[in-house]
Amino acid sequence: MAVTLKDVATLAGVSVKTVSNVVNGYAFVKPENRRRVEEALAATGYRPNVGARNLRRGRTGFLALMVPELSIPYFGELAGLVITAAQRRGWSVLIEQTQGTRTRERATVDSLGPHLVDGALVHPEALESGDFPDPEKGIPMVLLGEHAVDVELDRVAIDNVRAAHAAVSHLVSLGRKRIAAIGVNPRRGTASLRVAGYRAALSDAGLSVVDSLMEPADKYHRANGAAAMKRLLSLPEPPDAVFCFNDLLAVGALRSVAERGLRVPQDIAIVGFDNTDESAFSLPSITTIAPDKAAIADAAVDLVHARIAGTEQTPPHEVQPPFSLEIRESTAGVGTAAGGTPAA
Amino acid sequence: MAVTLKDVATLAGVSVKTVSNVVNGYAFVKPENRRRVEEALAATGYRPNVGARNLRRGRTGFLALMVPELSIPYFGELAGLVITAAQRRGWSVLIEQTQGTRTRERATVDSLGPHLVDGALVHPEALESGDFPDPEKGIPMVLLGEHAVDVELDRVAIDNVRAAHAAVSHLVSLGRKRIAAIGVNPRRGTASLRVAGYRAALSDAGLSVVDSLMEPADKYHRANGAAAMKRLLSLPEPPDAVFCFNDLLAVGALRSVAERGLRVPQDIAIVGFDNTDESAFSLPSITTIAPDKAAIADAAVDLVHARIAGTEQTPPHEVQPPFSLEIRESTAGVGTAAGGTPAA
DNA sequence: GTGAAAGCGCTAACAG
DNA sequence: CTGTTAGCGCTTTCAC
Repeated sequence: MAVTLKDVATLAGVSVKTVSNVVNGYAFVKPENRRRVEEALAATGYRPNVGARNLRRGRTGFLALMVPELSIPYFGELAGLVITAAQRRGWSVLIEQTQGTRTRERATVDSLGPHLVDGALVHPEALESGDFPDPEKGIPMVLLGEHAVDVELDRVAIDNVRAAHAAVSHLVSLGRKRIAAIGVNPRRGTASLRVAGYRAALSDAGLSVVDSLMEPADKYHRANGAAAMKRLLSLPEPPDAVFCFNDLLAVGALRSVAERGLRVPQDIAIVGFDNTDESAFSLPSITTIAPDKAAIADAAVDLVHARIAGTEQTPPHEVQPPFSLEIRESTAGVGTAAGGTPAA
Repeated sequence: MAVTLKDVATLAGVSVKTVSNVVNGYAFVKPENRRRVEEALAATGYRPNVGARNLRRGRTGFLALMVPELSIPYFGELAGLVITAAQRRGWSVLIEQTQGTRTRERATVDSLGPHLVDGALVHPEALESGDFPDPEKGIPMVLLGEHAVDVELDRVAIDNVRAAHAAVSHLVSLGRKRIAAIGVNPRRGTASLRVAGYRAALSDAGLSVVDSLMEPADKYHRANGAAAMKRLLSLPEPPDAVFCFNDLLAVGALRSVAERGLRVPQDIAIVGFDNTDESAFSLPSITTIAPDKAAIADAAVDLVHARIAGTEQTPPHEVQPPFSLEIRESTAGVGTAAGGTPAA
């Protein structure tokens, strides 16, 4: 069926080795032979069998990327960037979805044998420290996103505490006093870091942390943001600002505020997280924490590459790409809230 | 390093064959041997080498999915569903991005050797008929999305002409007379089908097709929708309704209408296409054509599967999954436009 | 039922 | 510089 090295060799009247040398760009091949091989290559339309080559070389040519769901804009965008970054290193990317459940994350993480992929980029949501396979064995793995898990792995994530602090401080600078948070999910790694930043910013501003203003969200989807915001709005003393732990929650919150007949940012200011494309075009557009996603993707790919190449033998490394606060309509152009929000 | 079949065999004191039989669930193995093998399997933590297995079996276990960009919500959502569908068939999915350029699409399409993947799902944007490798040779390939290309391949796509017709007819039923279209890109396969549906619906309604109301869009991104809408709004006789060829364009259009101080749907009604999650939460939410994406993903995977298994030897097949018109705020609750739009 | 041996397509020694 | 020879880890005849 398919053309093999041997076929080409026979046709060119040389040995398999010589053909292999030509295919792999080995320099020292007699010009005459090279010409004949190249002719035979063209004539047969030979394509190397990647599987066989990798079996021999002991590598696979694949990189795995584990994410909760590709339909979540942040992960769609990130995956796109990872694929691009991996391509530069000659890798194809295999995507695994876990829906953010611990069971599936664990299953994925230890199905990632060295035969399937050369390395993995994993963005866990619910994984706990003990769930990881022994880093000594198994393939190089880098963790994406900051997490509370304590495991000896390379990581790439922006400084979530500082980012959350920046977001909330921005709200404070607008004169807001009752600043809520949506996405306060205790069982979620990243969430605890953002909560820490939120608390710190409030206390730096002399504001007290009010439990009823901290809304959990089972999933970080639009609908959950809308539901959480509805609950906040029915509080005896509703918030005058909300920090949502991702843009999707913010989009949902926006809708609930509008349905209640209130205005953003005049009545309620909103800040999101992730700077997904969507947040720049919503009405109003959403102020958000903008992690440098391309830098995240590049750093992650570079890290696995270093581990695989053995360049990096040092203990696990943590890379913190930069982020910025993207100020948009959902917090812009207004100072203190219009309504009489009583000071805490 | 890694445990091989042979290691397990040695430990269990049986031959490689027996271990292989157990691993592959072959029924007739002496219970005693089965037990010992299973013990050895557990003790060593054996994991089959997928590469070697596939080399032997002549398959790879991978399916390729070619899309323009994962950061476009429609493709992110679709890719997620494809991965899920493929998983049920035991395939891992490899994603290739082309940015929708013909060069990269062509390069991708003919780099997809039989050694790399068992089959491919391709969603071209700019590919032309001659760009495809000979379907006889090469791997099974199914085309995603409707296209003007004439090539002997299985396809999966909703009926774009009928869908566009439904969208525009809905606008007509609202009493709109000057119905614009955004995304009218001559060099784009799907676009021409949607234009056909648009024209047909207008003519069915006795409305004339006005060239200046047909806006192209270089890319189907939010920014392009916004720009196109701006141009439409500066027309001497602006439209009272717009059919956008995807939701992203519609989101952009929404913003330009709002910035102009006009209301949706009262002044301008908007219909999108794709039913991305975003369209259900925008303000206002967007009426859109909702293709059954899960059905698309399933059908596509089933089709390659049938080709690979050889079940399907018949000539190329076209599957048209269902779609529906999802009526939302951007066209709801109003009849004829408020303003005095002159009849055409 | 199970073992031995061949070989999938390729690359890495090692001679020549 | 190039040919020959082993095997990467697995499945698969084919005997026993």
